[in-house]
Amino acid sequence: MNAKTAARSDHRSRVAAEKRARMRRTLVESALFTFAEKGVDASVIEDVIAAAGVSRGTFYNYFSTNAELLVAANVELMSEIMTLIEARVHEAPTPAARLCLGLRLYLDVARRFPLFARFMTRAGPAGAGLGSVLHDYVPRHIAAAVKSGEFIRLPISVALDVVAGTMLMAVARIASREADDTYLAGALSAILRAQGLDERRVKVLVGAPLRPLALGPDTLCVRSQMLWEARTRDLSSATK
Amino acid sequence: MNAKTAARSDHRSRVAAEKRARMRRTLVESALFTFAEKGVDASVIEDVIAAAGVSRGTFYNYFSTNAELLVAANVELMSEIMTLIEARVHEAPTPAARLCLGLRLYLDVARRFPLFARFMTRAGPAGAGLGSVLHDYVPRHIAAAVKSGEFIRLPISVALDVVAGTMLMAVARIASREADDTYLAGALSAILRAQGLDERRVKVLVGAPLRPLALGPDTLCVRSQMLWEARTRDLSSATK
Amino acid sequence: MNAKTAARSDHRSRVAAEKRARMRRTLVESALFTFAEKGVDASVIEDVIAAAGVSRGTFYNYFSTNAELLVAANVELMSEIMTLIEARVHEAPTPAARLCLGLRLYLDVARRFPLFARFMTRAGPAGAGLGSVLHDYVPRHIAAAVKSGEFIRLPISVALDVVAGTMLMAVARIASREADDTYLAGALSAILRAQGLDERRVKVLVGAPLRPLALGPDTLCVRSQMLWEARTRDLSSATK
Amino acid sequence: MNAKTAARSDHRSRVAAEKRARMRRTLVESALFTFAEKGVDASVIEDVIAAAGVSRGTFYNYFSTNAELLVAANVELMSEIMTLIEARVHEAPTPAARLCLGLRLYLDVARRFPLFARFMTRAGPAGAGLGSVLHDYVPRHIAAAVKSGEFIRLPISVALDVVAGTMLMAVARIASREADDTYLAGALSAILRAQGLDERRVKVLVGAPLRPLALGPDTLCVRSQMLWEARTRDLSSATK
DNA sequence: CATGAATGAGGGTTCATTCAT
DNA sequence: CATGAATGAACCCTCATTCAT
Repeated sequence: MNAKTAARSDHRSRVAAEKRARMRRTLVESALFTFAEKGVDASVIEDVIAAAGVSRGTFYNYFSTNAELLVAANVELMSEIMTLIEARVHEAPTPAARLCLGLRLYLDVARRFPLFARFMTRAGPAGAGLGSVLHDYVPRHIAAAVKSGEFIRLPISVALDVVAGTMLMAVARIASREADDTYLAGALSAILRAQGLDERRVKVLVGAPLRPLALGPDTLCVRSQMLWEARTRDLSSATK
Repeated sequence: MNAKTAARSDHRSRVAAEKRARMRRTLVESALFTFAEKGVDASVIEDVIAAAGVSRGTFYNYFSTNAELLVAANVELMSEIMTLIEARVHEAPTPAARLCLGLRLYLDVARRFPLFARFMTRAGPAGAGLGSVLHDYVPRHIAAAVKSGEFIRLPISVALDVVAGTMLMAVARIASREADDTYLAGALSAILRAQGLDERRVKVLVGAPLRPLALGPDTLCVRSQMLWEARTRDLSSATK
Repeated sequence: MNAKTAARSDHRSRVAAEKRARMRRTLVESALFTFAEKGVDASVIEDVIAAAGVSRGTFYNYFSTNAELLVAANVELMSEIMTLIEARVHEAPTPAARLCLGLRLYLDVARRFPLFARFMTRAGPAGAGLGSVLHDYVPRHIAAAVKSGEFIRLPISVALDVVAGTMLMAVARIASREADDTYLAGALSAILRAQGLDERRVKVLVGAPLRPLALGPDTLCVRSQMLWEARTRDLSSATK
Repeated sequence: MNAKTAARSDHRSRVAAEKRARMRRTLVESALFTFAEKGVDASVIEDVIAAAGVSRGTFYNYFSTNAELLVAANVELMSEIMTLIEARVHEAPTPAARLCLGLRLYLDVARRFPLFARFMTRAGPAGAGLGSVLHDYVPRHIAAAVKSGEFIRLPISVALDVVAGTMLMAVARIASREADDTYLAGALSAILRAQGLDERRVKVLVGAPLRPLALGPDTLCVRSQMLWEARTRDLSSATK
């Protein structure tokens, strides 16, 4: 095997790997869309492959079960969002402010991307979605806020459950279009107050202006939302 | 002759109606058990009829769909529990104390009846279970507590979602045996604090001794729990 | 047992027998109605007992199967009609005229009682309906007409099948409201012409005025038709 | 590469389409067989898939209901037969002769292929089978015969119903093995006579020698008949 | 790798018939 | 005899997964 052959082979496999990655992406996007539409327990493969425009066989080259797809969708969506959020929370000056900023950014994404909100609602508390956030980022910020004296010391499970439970309900409200600014500010205040944060600080943190999270056009969030809007447009024009 | 005939007919239909009611009860008990085991989205009919020891056709004489059965189970279970709780909350002197007592009794039932906790966890926030409580009893007590000055005024949806979300997580913890007394006291405290209740009052309300709810041997809660224990016993002795 | 007891017992059993007969009648009427609506292969018992207002168990005291009910409906309906028709055909002067009169009366009944037409259409050629007529009355008249020289001699099966086949189609046309006077006259002419009846005689027989068959208010035909009309009225007023 | 890829893809889809067509064919053959055996209102899917040797799921990849299958069987069988018959009728010199030849060929096929006769009998007048023939070919020939003066003018519905009704009965006789040559000649004569055809012409047309319709070994008629004979052989050898 | 036909287990539903009351 | 709840066999249909091409 000479140098040229090796190079060609390298090139080939690189191209192939990229193709694989693109296909995987496409499938995950379609899955987000479909899970959001029909719920995580619904029969989903038919719709996913239709939305992605590939064959059954192809699907199984990427995911061997339904459940695997759900996990992948959850993990990829959340890691994308959480990476962006974590990159922003350092803008805030104190641990409590950082927690609050993270939660606000999260809810703001849910508001801007209804598909995201629906997916999260459908996935439920068990969905790795909130799960990973809760068991990774949130506890760190809470612990820091306790240490800094902003929060009172609660059992960590209690502190977490108040955040998780309330956020879950809030996302559900957003998904069903019942959440306005007053509701969201109120929910965040309640979460912070429950942790013992001083009432004046609560007001300051929740009232601060919020610069929205920048989500590029290639993020899962944006792309699956576009899929949804395209579908919705098609349906409404079809019935016209 | 007419009187006699009428009497016989009356007797017959009364007996028949009682039989129907008993069968319905049996099916609902088996359903609670099965939903708790397999989740509310699972296919459940097969298991329900096996647990109830009746035929496929009988099931369809009482419920025509999975969903109908779930609703029935939810409604009957909750109305039973809530009636008993409401009868007790008047023991407490103030609106906030009444809300707190209700929540404590509810969590106490979840602790004593793991099947109940699992069912509620599986049913999720959408389940009429928490739903009915939340949209009926809880708002009334919250509104009263606001009026009495114990709670600060929050949008009612916020106040509700903090209670619902945190309770949901708490019941889930109970179902997975992770909730001890400290956790439960903490969760209740957080809920009350989030509503702006004075910290000293929080401590008093949460720390008061609790007389458990009396559940008769014919309640759904007790009967379905017994079904579960019987099943568990059978399985463990079968594998021995 | 004394005379009085015997008399009472007689009376009792006579009353009971009458009650049985009335109930049987009711069931057969409901069956005609239901078979006409849903076809003879449809599931029928549920509807029959609903239409008759009796219980499942009662039904089985009178008929042990679905098929038995169909046979009974067929037989009783046809014997009722055919008895009346036979009583009338003697008004006609020749065998061919008698056959023609019988067929005309039959089609006239179908026209006046759409339920009858539908039932016959649904029952099909196999239904004992046309069957019994065809294998009993019709051949006798045809044979006589051959003997009298009005008809040419055809194999009896051929002669019968032309009558049966054409009548079947005619009743189907009536049931679907496509049969007017011209059609009916044409169909009868064709039947007679096929048997070799002289063209002038065909015209005379088919063109003669027809006195309709008198059907009393207690005949199956009339009573089941009334059931149908009541039902239709209910439905249309319900949707109003 | 593109040309090669395209070619491969073409080849693939052509092969797949052929496979689909073959499977559809197999299912229709089995359906003819099964409908003939059990009647068109029977539950048929179980038997069809057994006869075709495929799985339940496969059936639903091709037909979604019982009724759809029946229609397909009817349509494909009749279009096959009628195409062949129409190609032959031009051998006859006059419209009446062409009609007569078509009917004779049809009945001859029924005689040679008992399965065909049974299927047609079971399908009944509503079956698209006779239906399509009657509403397409037959009226054309009748109209032509009226124009040529061979037939008298009857309402078209009458002319059709005599043909359809009598043919229906004739096929039923064939199916039950009661039809000999005399019967068939008589039935055809009666049909023609009913249309007013001159008696001598009737004799000539019905008495002419008949060259049977050539049905290739891949026609539905032949293949489903073979299925039937194979099954019958198996049964008789099984009980021996 | 992509394809899509075939699979068949898994679940749903109906309804004629029985039988204790 | 009337009643109507219970039965269970017989159907119907879906869809995740496999596999030959």
